[in-house]
Amino acid sequence: MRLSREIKARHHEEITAVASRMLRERGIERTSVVDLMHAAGLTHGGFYRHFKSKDELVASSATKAFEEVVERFERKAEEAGPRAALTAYVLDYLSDTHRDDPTVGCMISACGAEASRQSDVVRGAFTSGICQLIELVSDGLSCPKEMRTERAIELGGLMLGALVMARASNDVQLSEKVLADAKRRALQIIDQKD
Amino acid sequence: MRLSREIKARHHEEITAVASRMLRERGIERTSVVDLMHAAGLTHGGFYRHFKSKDELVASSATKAFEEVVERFERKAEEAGPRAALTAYVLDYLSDTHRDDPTVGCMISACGAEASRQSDVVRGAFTSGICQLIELVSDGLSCPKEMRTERAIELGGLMLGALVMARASNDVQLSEKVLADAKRRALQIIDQKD
DNA sequence: ATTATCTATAGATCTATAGATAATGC
DNA sequence: ATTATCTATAGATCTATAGATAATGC
Repeated sequence: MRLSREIKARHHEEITAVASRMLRERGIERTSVVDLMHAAGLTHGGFYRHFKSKDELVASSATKAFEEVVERFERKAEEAGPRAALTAYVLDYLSDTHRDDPTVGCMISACGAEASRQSDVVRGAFTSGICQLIELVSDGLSCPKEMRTERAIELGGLMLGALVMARASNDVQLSEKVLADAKRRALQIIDQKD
Repeated sequence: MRLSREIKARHHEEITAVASRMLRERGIERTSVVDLMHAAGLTHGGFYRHFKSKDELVASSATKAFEEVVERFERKAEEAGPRAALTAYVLDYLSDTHRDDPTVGCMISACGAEASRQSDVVRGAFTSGICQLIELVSDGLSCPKEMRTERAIELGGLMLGALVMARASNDVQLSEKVLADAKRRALQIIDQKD
């Protein structure tokens, strides 16, 4: 049975939204079109009216995942200023909650290594996401303008690496220590003047 | 046809060695037992005389991958001292070579996010590898002993995060900038006295 | 007439096992 | 007799497509 354009568009949004969460939870390889469509309340055959391939879906929903994170960050920056927004982002990023539930969190920490092995469309989505985040992070720093990009890469790298380590480890003590140390240092970097 | 114990042991080593490279190159999900055994010059049915399951293989070869990296680091430390060994490790870790060829490089950067979704046996192998590397890195630092673990986590996190970002991006300029900035900062951290 | 979805399935994987084969090692 | 390997295959995936169905939208 055919459905209206609005319903198709809603389904398209739904598929992308479910995928952007499922990819972060299970990774790219373990996310199957069948499971995804089932979670969206549709049958899997219909998928190919929305996307040419799984690869195209991964690119789209990676983009969406980045957009959501960026939007949340920007909204906070508007209401509380860039420094407060960055501080909140860092605290959330290195929290137990984010470590234990990646579904609405950072796409790079969840799928970055897998992305390196994907098509250029997918890698393009990641590249653009990384650039946007570096930009946003640098706006919240206290150091002189010309040092900010470099400092943002330092801060972003530290956050990403610490989260990947904390997630890979099944020793709670180690995991907590990694997050705590990274958090302390990250907050220092935000306020560093030179 | 049955082969001698020595040959079996050699095959076991061979399978683990090939797997430790293949896992870093393709990731855990994309490494299949069939491909792996073929690359080792054996048929896939024989695999299960060596390992109970693919999961057990992943744990073993992750351990082996960490051991090799640790051994290389320790050998360098013995001949040139811990600070020189750490410096060499950082330069190699953040090089184009390591970014473009993960096969003999850092297991965490190649499979860390996937490892979070694996069994406890696999995560245990990663946990132990992470601890060993933190230990080694801290031995090469210039700061007071009681700060070294925290500083090693900072340095390790920065290196790991930068490499994951550099690999995920398909924009050469961005990738190079991330590696260069991380390298500059990492070398500063090594020499930082307080 | 067009098309969004569904059912069914093709064709290609994947992990793991069963049974045959043939050389080792007691 | 035991066992390391091989061949063959079971059973469960996976992506993608074909054809049927039924509602939309010209």
